[in-house]
Amino acid sequence: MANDRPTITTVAERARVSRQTVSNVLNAPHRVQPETQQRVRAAIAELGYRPHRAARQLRTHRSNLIAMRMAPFSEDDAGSVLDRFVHAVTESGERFGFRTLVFTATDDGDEIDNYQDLLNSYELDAFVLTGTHHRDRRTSWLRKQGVPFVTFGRPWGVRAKHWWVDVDGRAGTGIATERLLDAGHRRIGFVGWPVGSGVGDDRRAGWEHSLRAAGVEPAGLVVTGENTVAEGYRCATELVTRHRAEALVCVSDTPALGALAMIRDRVSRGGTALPVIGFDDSPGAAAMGLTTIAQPLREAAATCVRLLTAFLEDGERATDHHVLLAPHLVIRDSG
Amino acid sequence: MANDRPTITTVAERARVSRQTVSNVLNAPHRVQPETQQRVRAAIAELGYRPHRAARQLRTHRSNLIAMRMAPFSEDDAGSVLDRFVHAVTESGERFGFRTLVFTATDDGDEIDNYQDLLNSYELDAFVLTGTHHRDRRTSWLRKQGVPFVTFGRPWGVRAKHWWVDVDGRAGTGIATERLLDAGHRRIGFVGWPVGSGVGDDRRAGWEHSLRAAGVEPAGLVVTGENTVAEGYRCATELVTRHRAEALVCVSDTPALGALAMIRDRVSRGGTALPVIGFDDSPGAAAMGLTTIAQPLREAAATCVRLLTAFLEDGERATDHHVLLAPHLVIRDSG
DNA sequence: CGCAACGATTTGAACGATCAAATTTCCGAC
DNA sequence: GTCGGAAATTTGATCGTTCAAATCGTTGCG
Repeated sequence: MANDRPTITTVAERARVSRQTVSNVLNAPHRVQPETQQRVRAAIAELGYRPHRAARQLRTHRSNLIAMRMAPFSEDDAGSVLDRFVHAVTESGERFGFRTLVFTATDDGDEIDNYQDLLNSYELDAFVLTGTHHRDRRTSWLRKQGVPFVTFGRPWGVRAKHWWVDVDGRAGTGIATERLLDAGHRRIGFVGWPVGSGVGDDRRAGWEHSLRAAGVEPAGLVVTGENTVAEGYRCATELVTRHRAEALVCVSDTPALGALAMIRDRVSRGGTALPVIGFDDSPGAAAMGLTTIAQPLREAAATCVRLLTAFLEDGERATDHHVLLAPHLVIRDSG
Repeated sequence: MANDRPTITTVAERARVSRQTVSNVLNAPHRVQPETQQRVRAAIAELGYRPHRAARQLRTHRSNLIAMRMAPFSEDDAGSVLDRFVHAVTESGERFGFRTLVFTATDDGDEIDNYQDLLNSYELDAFVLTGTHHRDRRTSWLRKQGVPFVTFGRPWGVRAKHWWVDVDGRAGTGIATERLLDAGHRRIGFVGWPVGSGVGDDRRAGWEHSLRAAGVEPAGLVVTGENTVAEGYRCATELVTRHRAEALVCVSDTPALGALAMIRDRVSRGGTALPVIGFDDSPGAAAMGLTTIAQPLREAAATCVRLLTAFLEDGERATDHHVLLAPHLVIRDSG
């Protein structure tokens, strides 16, 4: 095959200008006269020239690459929220000329090792982090290195400070709870995670707040468990039989699916149906007809990319460092 | 921050050798005396030196990057098989020194445009393709360009010829069907996709073959529909009520979840339970207790990477061009 | 007319690595 | 002691791009 990829010099010769002028047309058009520009652009088009990123990178130290860790395999998580998020970031990044590199890591330490390698060897421009948690070593490490990054998820620690985008989980469970209140339910139970996870506590707070606002005492209406379907089944059973809950809001779709299964089993034994609302709009929720709270993932991803480009262009001082997005309810059969 | 990243020259000075010797230690150790090697390695370790990929790439035209398209957002697909596959490829690739770049595309043409750009601008080493189908333009394009690639999925067209790894869908539905036969069922229905998709036809063939081998005539025991939960519900209803099926094998988990829902509704109305077996071991299947056929994704991914490295090292003539892996049954409540 | 000031364009050097060729070192044989 | 040849190491050139400085060309103004 004809393997003579055109270089900037090829283009320059064809357009009868110098290398640098071609470079300027691409990187600083205002410096080049319109007519010359046109001639150069024509040559570029005719030859199908595309700049060689490695050569450019060698000079500029910009790779136009952003990196993300892929969510680990997880049997429990019906979610795949993070997979969809990776997709969305990739898509948004492409619009700004970024390509996305993914990697895997077993824990935060391993993830930091990856950052190290990616920075040194590939000169990554920026990182997008997911799954922030209390005392996140990753964010402090990146800050210390002065690396541009944005997290999808707030910093839950007190002192941590960095750029982030997040979805307002509290508002989400809030609207879910209000929907159930509007339908006339009072004793609305919450299937939660054990206290201590930022996301879980935040989501619970929304439910609690709405309930209180309606004059219902939330105490005794929470049961917590790990993020599995089986645990959801168990929590739901306990809430319904022991605490006489009339409706359920769940911290995530995974336990919600368990709760839904429990309700359906109950109905098939002649019991009454109770509404169940989940969180995350996972594929499983769609499949099972679970009403759920959906995160605006595309918007979140687009915002992450926007913040990153702002950071890369203007440095720290760019404004608008945190963005909190509102989730919305997806109504299906279950509630 | 101290931004004096060590270069090969820094290392060379420290070890009192020349640039080239350092390079040789890394790329052709046999050319360097053991003692010198040791000295160089010590210097590398002390300085924390890592080769600059862009500089290396500029010279060698190897990027150590492989690229994959991410599966599109799809409401229907409870699967995320492809997301898990991307993860697995990334993981395997890392063991061979590859990093993985992901991109999105709306259709095959768009995907080819991406290949073009990635090859020209980033000098990708290889591609991993998923979702092969009849008359796949992508594979012929890549072949014509002489680009190394492996597909996860066989070429379903007659003339297409390239390196691939796949999972034996036919064998999968075969063992599922046999399990149901062993349990004493005879009229085993198949919930399929419309004829014409390679994967769908292959999976159906496995069911059909096992049924025939047991002396059961498969005609009239297939109903097909699109890959949605609702369609699965419909197909299952039809198979059970109209064709008196006693058990169901499904072409994928998505319709299987619909079928399962139908069966459970039936049971709650006092009907008898029928076994249902799905395909793909999606998170939804685990959540719903669906017995299903699991693809060995990690193995498939590892094999893809192995084939690619073989191709990159030895070129076309390396052997072992196609690998067909056996799936296995994951037994849960539904069958 | 000469010169300053500016805009457009070109030239030389550099980024950090590897390739290819040249040079030095080492060793054994005569 | 010298020489040939292989092994080990070094040197110079190069990959394709951008940066920084130099050059060329116009225009305006005293």
